[in-house]
Amino acid sequence: MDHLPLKLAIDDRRPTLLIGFLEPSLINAPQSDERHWRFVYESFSDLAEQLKFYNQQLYLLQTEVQEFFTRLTEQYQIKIIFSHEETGIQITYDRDKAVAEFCKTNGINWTETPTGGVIRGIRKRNNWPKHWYSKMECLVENPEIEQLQSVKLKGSLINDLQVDSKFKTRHPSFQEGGESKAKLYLKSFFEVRVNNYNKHISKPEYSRKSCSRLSPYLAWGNLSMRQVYQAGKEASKNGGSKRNIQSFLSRLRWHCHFIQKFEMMDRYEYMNINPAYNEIRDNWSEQKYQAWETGNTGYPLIDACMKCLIETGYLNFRMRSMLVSFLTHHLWLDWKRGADYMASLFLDFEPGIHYPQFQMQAGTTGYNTVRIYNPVKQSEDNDPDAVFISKWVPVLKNLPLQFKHKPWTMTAMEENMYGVKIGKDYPFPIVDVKQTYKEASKNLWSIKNKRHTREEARKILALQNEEERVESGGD
DNA sequence: AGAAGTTTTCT
DNA sequence: GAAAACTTC
Repeated sequence: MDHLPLKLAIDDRRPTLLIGFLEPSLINAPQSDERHWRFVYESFSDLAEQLKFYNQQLYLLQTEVQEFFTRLTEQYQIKIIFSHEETGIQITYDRDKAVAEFCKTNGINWTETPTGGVIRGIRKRNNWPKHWYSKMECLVENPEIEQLQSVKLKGSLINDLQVDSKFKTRHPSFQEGGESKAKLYLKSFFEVRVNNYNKHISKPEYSRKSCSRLSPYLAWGNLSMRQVYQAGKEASKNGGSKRNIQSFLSRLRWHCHFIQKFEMMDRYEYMNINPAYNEIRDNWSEQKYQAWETGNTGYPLIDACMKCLIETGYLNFRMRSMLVSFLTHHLWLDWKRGADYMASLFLDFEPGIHYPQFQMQAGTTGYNTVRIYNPVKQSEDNDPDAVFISKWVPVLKNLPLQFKHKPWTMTAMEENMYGVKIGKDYPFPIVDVKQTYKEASKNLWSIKNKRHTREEARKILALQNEEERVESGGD
């Protein structure tokens, strides 16, 4: 039996799953840091390549994990497994229960470490921000991972496990994964890009440079929240733009806040958080849904956002919200299918942020204010020169500016003149947002004002702390 | 971190 | 008459 320590590495050196073979001096260090690692899945020689980002999150599920560990135990005697605590979705929770069972059966000590200041198993979030700050201020450990001696497994686990082939091809337009790339993004953000952070945060095109773009690295565990937080503090001290950095750092806290919230209330994933909204959107239209899903709604900014998301796996926060708003308010479709679909598109899918945000935007919490985005107003406000629209809906790129925002307002003569016929080259608007705005607004406000809805909202809020009330606008 | 409608303030 | 402030859904 081999007793060497075993490592699985992400990109250069990042452990994704550490499986220890009783070599305490070597395996203590990663335990004390909070950078996290997802379960991995491949014969080690292929890992550096495999763990670039894929076009979907790579989750090994229950049966695959069981087989993975069974395979490992055929070659090595496992004494201890380190992993991060993951605030995941139902299928990953089921997987973890299976892993725990496996460990118990085989006498393996599974040690999980907290992630991003999120606390497992609490009922109330009082003083949570203070806890978060103290976690972020802790020393960042730099374990000498390279000292760990790695060993190779025979064969290729991904191939053997028949993981869906879509996981195996990295989309060429995606950000590159790995810790070394993560550090380049971190550096360029705080040195240069952060200077336009507040100014560009809602702009679909310019946010792609001026936002950090660190979210995939955080989601995949190439960087820890603590590393990012401390890099921001350092940059601020060294003459960086204080206001911009401050805004960014406070969003890091909200990032973790929502994960904490989801950790404590996982039903955000699969049911309306407020049951008062259970029957409101019960007319499904596959045709409307497909138009949204493929970016063929006839509203240029909506379509541009969806096509961009499909192609690059990234959109800024506001444009994500707008897509949700269009689906749930203007098309008046239930959120669940769209939520799972968008989750599958995000390179930076983070369950704890995604599902609570989706429901908040869909208006199914009862305690957030109703927000119905007007896609034309958003387009004129946030993509005033239509650079983003022109890029992602190229059929519109030669139209005069006003028609890029509202192509359906062209006359037949103008359609001829510019060679774009609405209904043929680009769709008619699938709904009239002026009309759907009124209907959605009327429906949502009437439900929100019902006694029953308020009571349910109060019950949900009772489980939440003071900070939450600020967030929800004192509703 | 919404949008539309209405009232008040500023030029 | 436009911009800002405030209200309401």
